[in-house]
Amino acid sequence: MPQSETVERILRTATLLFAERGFAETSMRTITSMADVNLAAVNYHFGSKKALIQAVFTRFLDPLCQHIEYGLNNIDKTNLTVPDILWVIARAFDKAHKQVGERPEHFARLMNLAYSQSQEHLRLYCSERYETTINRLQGLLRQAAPQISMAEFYWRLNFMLGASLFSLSSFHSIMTILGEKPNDDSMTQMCEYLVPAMGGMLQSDLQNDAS
Amino acid sequence: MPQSETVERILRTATLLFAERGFAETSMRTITSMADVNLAAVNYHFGSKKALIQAVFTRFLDPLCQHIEYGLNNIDKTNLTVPDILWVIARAFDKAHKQVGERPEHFARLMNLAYSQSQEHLRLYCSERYETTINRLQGLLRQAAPQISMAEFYWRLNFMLGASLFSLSSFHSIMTILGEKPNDDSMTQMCEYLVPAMGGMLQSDLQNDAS
DNA sequence: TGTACATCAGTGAACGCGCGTTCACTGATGTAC
DNA sequence: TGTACATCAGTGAACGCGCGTTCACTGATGTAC
Repeated sequence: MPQSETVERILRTATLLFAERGFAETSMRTITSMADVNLAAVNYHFGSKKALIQAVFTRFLDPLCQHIEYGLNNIDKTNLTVPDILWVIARAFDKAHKQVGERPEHFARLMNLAYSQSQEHLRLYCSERYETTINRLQGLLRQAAPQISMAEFYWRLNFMLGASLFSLSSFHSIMTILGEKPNDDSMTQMCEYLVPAMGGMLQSDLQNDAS
Repeated sequence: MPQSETVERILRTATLLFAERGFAETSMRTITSMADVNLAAVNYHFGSKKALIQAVFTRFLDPLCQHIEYGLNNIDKTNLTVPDILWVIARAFDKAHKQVGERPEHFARLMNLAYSQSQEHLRLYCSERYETTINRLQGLLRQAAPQISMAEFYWRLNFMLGASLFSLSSFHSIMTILGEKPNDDSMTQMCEYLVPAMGGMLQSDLQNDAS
């Protein structure tokens, strides 16, 4: 997709810096000097800082959603459980970060920032662009957890989203505290904890699992 | 605690603006003009913007931790379950926001920002100042959920933290999507969903709760 | 009671700095005739 | 094949602006003798 090496270098550096510091805290001068390109190159290729932020998100959300759609198309639809669906997302996330060539926690941090930083233009842009995939996932999850009320379902969907974004984006420091050295498989390891815990949480009717 | 009305007005306005926009996105000029005080007053009373940020956090984390400690001191310690402990936190949160006189979602958003924005000084300051309460809570939760491995426990603690911060800080918009009008009891209502879901998630041994 | 001094909350204006963006320009490559 | 023009990636320097902070100053209140 990127026409020139300059564009590619800007996108890679911006992804890294935005993920580590946030949008407002990362200046054009920091990006361009670290990417070793001219300061004016960002505005030349992208038009503005806002447009660069959107390009950074498109660069990894496009592949992510394509892998999710592909995964959902090719999964066995009989007796689909919540963990089945969550594993589709986890595998798509893994494929996407490898395809784009970025560290997975950087993508996770970016998604977290999209929610927590005041970038209304970004949330609007993403919810429009990826509406169909989001709705498809939500519909399938609801089908897999039909026994709870709609309110309960929706609240738990948000609990799940919060838990996932938070732990994915700080999984590096959590692993360090746990005394494990993070490597290429660390994120898959974490998903082995995350997916069952979230699957159980979303589906549970809470009648028989106290202490 | 605040010596003058000026200090109080700065703290109230800063709490509101930081929670709604973030730290880097909120300028001293915005705070002081909205609080109707002189621009130099922040540096006169607090010393710097960093110190103001810390003061905003101290203002609500001090009461919160006091209420948590009080709650833990006065709870029946026999057969303490995870939801029991979470309710202590929820009630302390409720008392603290009423005592300080701020909207609860603003406190939640601030705590979320403390994790997601790059404010290393703030995380250090908070983890030192509130170390004892944090450790006490973690110890009690572990006692209430001894059947899972330490790794499993620690991961789920982070899932719980992420889920809580995320949904507490955006509960206003979630309620709106659910078609309910948020009022003074909304956060308690949300906790009625959050606490059992998180309690179940933390304690579950995941042997018997698939679909 | 009166006077001199100290303390303190607050102020108006300016400081230098880093920010995102713009603009005239360059030099290489492609296209038309 | 040669020449004129167009396109395009990139550049260096400057633009105006808003930022956090500083500083000399004011005016009210408290304290000492």
